[in-house]
Amino acid sequence: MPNGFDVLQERGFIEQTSDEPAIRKLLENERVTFYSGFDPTADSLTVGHFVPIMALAHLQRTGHRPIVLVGGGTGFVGDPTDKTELRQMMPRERIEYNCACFKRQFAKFIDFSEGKAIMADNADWLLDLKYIPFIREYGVHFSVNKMLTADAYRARFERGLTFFEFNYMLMQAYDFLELYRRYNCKLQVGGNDQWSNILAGADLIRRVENARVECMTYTLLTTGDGKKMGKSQKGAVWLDREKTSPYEFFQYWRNVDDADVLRFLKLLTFLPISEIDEMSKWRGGDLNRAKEILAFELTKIIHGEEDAVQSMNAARELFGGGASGGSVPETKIQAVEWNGGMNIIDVLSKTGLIASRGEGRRLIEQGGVRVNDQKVDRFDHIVIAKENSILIQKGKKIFHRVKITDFT
RNA sequence: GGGCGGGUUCCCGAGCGGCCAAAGGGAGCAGACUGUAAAUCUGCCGUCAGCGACUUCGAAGGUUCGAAUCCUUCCCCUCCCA
Repeated sequence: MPNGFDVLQERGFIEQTSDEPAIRKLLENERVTFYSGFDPTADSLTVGHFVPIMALAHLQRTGHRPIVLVGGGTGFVGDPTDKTELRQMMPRERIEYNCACFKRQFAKFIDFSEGKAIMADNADWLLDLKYIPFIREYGVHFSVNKMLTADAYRARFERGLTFFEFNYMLMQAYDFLELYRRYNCKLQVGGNDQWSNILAGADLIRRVENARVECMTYTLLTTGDGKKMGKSQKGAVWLDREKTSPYEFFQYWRNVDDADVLRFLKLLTFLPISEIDEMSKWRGGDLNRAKEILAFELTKIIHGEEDAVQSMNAARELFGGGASGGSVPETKIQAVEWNGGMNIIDVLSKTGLIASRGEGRRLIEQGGVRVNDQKVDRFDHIVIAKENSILIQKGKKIFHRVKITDFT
């Protein structure tokens, strides 16, 4: 079995380590329990979580035991790293619900059977901490001077940082200690932006338990021009099929930059490095093949082979010059409501392709709407259905099917 | 607690009594070019039944023919002093 460290390094995961030789040796000599934390900021994981999850999966596959820690407790505070403002606070029920959603999704990547992995929730220990005993016992080990120099907080000094958020580092450090005690967890991995938080944990363990543990960060998933992928805002691509359909998910990856394909293949799929290296010779339009492979592999991991095949076929048909296409996002409309024909703008807004009717008008004005491959050029165009299925196209790449139920 | 400066449309950021739905940039969307890429160019970018109407400039009141712009109170933030 290859060394987990080498696998990660070869695939371009690793950014910083506490001690490279020590980690390699550790992973060589024993079955290591390690962890990575995830704060429940939404009710689904996004592609932004992909790299961390793959890192866990690779290490598990090389014989180690991951702890997936969901932040049911830290979610109450919120990591100030990279945030310019105080994160919106979530009510308790919301946090618990999000945690539950996360847990379900992790099972797609990590094998939790027979104790091969552990699911933990820091709510179990953080929520019941007593303030005075906590700061007395652990607070003494944190130097404010040192914390102030941490990268994680730097951005916040411009706009202000509350004591509330300043505590985040203590929480995360305490998590590591708790996991060390409970499961003999000896390694924490996380995004590179977590470096100082992770180190704080290792530091705490050294002071309190007089033990040495290791830290490692992986690269953050960014696009060629350095932007964060997937996470937050409107560009969010979710792993939940209700929020982002398999087809849309496939398309997202099918459309990545040339410059990113190979890197993504290494970081996000299990394809052997040798195969990926082979693709690095591909140039120009050939890279489209690599993008298709990337999209297919990822869709397969998240949604299963069947959906991956369907999405790929649908994409090929649609972009191959028409045809009816397979599994594109679909909206059902009752025949009664349809009533023999429906205004194009109404149809568009039904499908959610437009956010407002004004947007629909603009879209039509600029020639961006097609119905069954016929360009629509009037706002008052009435869509007539010859059969119970209509293919709507917005722009060049977005397809949507309207199904009329009880069509006669 | 005291003082200064602020809170503007998705984000950054102009505007400081009418010409403001509000400059500019970014993001986003559409078109051209392409390889379902990038770069570039063009258009759009508050909502609605489209030359018109309606809702927006931290919140609530007020002055005015007319307020994002002035006044009052309140909430929040930066910075300086304590």
